[in-house]
Amino acid sequence: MPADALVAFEPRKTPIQARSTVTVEAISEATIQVLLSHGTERLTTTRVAQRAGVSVGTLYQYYPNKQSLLFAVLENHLSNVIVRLETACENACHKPLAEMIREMVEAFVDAKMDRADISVALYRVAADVGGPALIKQIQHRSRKTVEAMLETASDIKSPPDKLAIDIMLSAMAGAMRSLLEAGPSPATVRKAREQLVLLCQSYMTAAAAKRV
Amino acid sequence: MPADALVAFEPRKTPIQARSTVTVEAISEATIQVLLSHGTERLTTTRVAQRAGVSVGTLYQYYPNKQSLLFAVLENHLSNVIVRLETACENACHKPLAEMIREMVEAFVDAKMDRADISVALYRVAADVGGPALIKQIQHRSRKTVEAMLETASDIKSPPDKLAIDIMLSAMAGAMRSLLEAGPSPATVRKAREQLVLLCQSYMTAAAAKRV
DNA sequence: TCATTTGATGAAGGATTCTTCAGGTTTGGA
DNA sequence: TCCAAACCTGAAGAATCCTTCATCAAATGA
Repeated sequence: MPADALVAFEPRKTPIQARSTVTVEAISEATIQVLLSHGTERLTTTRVAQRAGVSVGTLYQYYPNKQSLLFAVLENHLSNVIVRLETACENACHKPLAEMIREMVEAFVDAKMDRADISVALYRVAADVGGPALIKQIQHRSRKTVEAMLETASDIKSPPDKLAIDIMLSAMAGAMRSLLEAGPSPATVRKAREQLVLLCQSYMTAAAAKRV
Repeated sequence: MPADALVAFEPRKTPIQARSTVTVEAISEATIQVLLSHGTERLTTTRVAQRAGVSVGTLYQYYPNKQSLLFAVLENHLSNVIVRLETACENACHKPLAEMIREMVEAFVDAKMDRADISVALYRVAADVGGPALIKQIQHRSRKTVEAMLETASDIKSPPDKLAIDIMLSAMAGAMRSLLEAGPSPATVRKAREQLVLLCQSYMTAAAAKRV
C-alpha cells in the first residue's frame, strides 16, 4: 500500500473567512446525517449539500470528490479517538497492569460513545477506498502506544507480545462496534464498559503470565 | 426491523437443469471475485456476469436485483460458519469450561479461514441493506448456542450472563476480522488462533468467577 | 421425432450520479 | 466608498449503472 495512495483525498481549499468555516463544518455534519439516514449506497454529494443547506458546487470547492469527503470525516473521527487513547495511556504509565488496562479501555469506550452517531455512521465508510489503509495506520499507532505503556507496568515481569496486544485491541474495537450498532441504553453501556475492562484485564494478565 | 424486510432478496427462480446449477454457482463465485478486486462501490451486475462468463440477463433470471445477489452470498457464508459453530458447541457439552471455549473458538477460526477470501470480501457487504438484520439474527443464534453449552459446564457454578457472552462473541469476531483483513501467514494464523482461545477462556473464567 | 419447458443473450430504456464552470453575491481591507 | 479576493450557485454535460424483454438455443420426455 503506497503512502501516497491517500493524496487524492486531500482537501482542495482551506477555509479563510468565517462563513466558509461554518460551511465546511455543516458539510461534515450533513455527511454523518445522510450516512445514517440513507446509508453509503445512497449517499450522494447533492444530498449532502442539500442537507447542509448549500449547493453542490460549494461542496466541490472544498473536497475534490465524494470519496475525499468521506475520507476526511473518517480521518477526523479516528484522529479524535486515538488522541484520547494516547492521552490515557500516557497518564497510566508506571501503574499496575489492571489499572492501566482499565484506564485505556474506559478512555476508548468514552471516546466512541461521545459521538456514538458518528461512530456508527463511519463503520459503513471504513470498508471503502482509503479506509483500510487509514485503519491500518491507526491500529499500528495504537499498538505502539499500548506497548509503550505496558513496558512500564509496575507488577509484571515481561509484557504481552505484539500479537497479543493487536488481538486485544481488535477484540475491544470489535465488541465496541457490535455494542454501538445495537443502539444500547445508557445502562447497557455502563455494564458493557465494565465487561470490556474485565475482558482486556483478564486477557492481558493471562498473556503476561504465559511469558514469564 | 420488520421480519418481511428480507423477502425482497429472495431468489427469483431455482435451477432445475444441471447447466443452470453451474451458472448460479459461477455467479456466486464471480461475486466474491469482483468484490475482492473492485470493491462494493464498483461491483456492477454486468461485471459480475462477465466474470462468471454469462450475460447479465442470465443473472437477473436468478436474482431479482443486485442486492439480492449480495445478500444471498452473505447469507450462505454466515450460514456455513454458524452451522460449524453449533456443531462444535454440541460436541463440547458437559466438558470443563476451558475445553468448551477452546473447541468453540477453534471451530470459528477454522470456519472463517476455510474460505478466507469470502470472509474478507463479505465484510464489505455486511454493512449494506439486509446485512445488519441478518447479522443480528446470527448473533442472537450464536449467543443462544453458546449459552446452552455453558449451562452444562462441569466445573463452574453459574455461567456468565448474556451480556458477557455477547461481548465475548463480538470480541472474537472483531479480532478475527482484523486478522483476516491483514492477510496473515499460516504461522500467524496458528498463533492468533491460540491467542484467541486464551482471550475467550480467561474472560469467561473471570466472568464466571464474578457471578458466584 | 418434435413440442414444451428451461436456459441464455445483450442491446437499449430509464434513471441516477459525479463533477464542472460561467456567472452571481458577500466580505474585508485600502 | 470601492475593488479584489473569497465564496456561493445550480443547470447541464458526461458517464455509469440497473433492469427489462424480445429473441434465440438447448434440453427434456412422450
